[in-house]
Amino acid sequence: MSDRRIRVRFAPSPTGPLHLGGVRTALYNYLFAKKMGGDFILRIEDTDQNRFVPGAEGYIIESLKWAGLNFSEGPGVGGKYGPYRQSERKEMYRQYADQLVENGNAYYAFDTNEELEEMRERMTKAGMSSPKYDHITREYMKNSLSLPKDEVEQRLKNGEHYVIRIKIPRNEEIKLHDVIRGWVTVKSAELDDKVLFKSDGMPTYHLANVVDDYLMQISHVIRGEEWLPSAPTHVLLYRYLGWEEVMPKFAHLPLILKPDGNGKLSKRDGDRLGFPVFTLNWNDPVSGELSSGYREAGYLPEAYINILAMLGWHPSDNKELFSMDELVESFTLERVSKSGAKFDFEKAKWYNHQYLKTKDNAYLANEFKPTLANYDVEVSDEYLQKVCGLIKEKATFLKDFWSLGSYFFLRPMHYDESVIAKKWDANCPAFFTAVNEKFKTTANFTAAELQVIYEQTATEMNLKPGNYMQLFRVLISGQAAGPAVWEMVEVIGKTETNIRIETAIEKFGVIGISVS
RNA sequence: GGUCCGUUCGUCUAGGGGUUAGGACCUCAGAUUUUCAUUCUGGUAACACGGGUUCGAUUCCCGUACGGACUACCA
Repeated sequence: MSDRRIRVRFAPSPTGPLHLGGVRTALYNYLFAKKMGGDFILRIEDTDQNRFVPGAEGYIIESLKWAGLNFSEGPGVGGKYGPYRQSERKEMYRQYADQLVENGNAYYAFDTNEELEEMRERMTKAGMSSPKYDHITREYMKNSLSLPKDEVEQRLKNGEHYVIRIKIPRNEEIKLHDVIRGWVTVKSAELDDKVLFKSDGMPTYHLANVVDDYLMQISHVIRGEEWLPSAPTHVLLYRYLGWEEVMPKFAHLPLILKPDGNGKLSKRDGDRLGFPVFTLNWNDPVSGELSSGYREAGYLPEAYINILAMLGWHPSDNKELFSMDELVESFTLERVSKSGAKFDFEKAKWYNHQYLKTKDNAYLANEFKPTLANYDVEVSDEYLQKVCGLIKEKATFLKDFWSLGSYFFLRPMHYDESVIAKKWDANCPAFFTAVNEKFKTTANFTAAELQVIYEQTATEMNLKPGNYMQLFRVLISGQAAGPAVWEMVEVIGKTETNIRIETAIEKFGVIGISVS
């Protein structure tokens, strides 16, 4: 069994957009598969026809694709264990449910919702803390264990609605090994007789999951912690179906929690705190509500992956920046943490910045172009690339490029008032004019040369260069902050710089009117 | 309520019976004889609590507290 091929699956249900946590689960599955030279499979768990949301499956696939989590088997790509939608596997499950009934490990139950509700109420009133359909209560319910055989047959013959429930043993210890958490032991008396097969002819998660994992030869089940409580039931299912030998290994991942306060991260938190919780924008077909996604918010897929990877997993050293290949290289399930992680949006932004500034200028220029077109700006590729090279150092997102660097394309409309008010003095017109004249005549319009000219001029006029630096920046760009001044001026170019200096001197005049 | 899982700086975490408990984000201070959202340097800041075990526990064990998940003919 140790030489078994590693096969893992990401198995979302198509009930809505993919949450951060979902992508992280997919990522860990992917990393583990790649690391082990195995297969990463996508399986759509759409056994609940009532919760089906149109577009959700396509959304999930597009999300995975964007994030670079390519699956080798699944809807759309096929594979020899297909189909990969549970709704298309419907006929496969019944026989296993029947087998369980035949072997006495499951039974028919005819109870209506009202009857189940009644039972729970009754038990609650009787002081039972957690009413459940179990080895005690099933005695009083309508099922093939409590009813006479001929009545059961009659009911089946009449086509009465029924479900098939697992028969949990009365008093057993169920042990399961979790790769992340170690041994977990549960007493069977705490479990309930879960429905395996619904009256609509579909299996529930529990049956479908076990059957499909077996049929698809899944070696490791890597899923969210919310499944841990039902894992013992799954173990029993493998046993009763005779598949214990090839039962997958389990790894239950910790949850991603709200940044503030307590609890699981939800879409509401994102709305409240101003960050996306989904991968892509999602337009809910039912409510019409639009939710923002990381892709549209300006995140680079590499950054998104890196953020998610570090949320619940950590290498033994202090390395924080990982490419997908590096993650594959160092990932192990053993190093996944046990406790939930609060999502930190500030750190997420930091990650994006880290990746953004390593992007080459040609790529950024290309991505930035459409924005420029919106403003009717036309510049050469060469110029645009230089600009990108300067502003990427300051930017968190590509979409910030315009607000950060519009002055590279348009003359300033406004000047930072506080800087003008604070720094402009009677020496300014003469000083800036002198600097400008020298700029006009220099044959070498480079950052280094410009700085020399500027400083010499100041010294000659008995002025402190530092006093007018920020002011100079504002004259050129209108903004108080930005890239290194001289590099900025070099890129903007001689002619344009001359014009901007002259315009500003004219505007602020001899005395340095306080603006406005 | 019950069952299960968890608990190291504000946050993500490394570490592990004897450490100045390390890194990153955030924050603060200095630097880049100019700004800054970049970069650099430095600082503040943590082993939930109580019992054991031990020469010694943050590390192992047990309790308590707190947090989370689950408790559907949903996944």
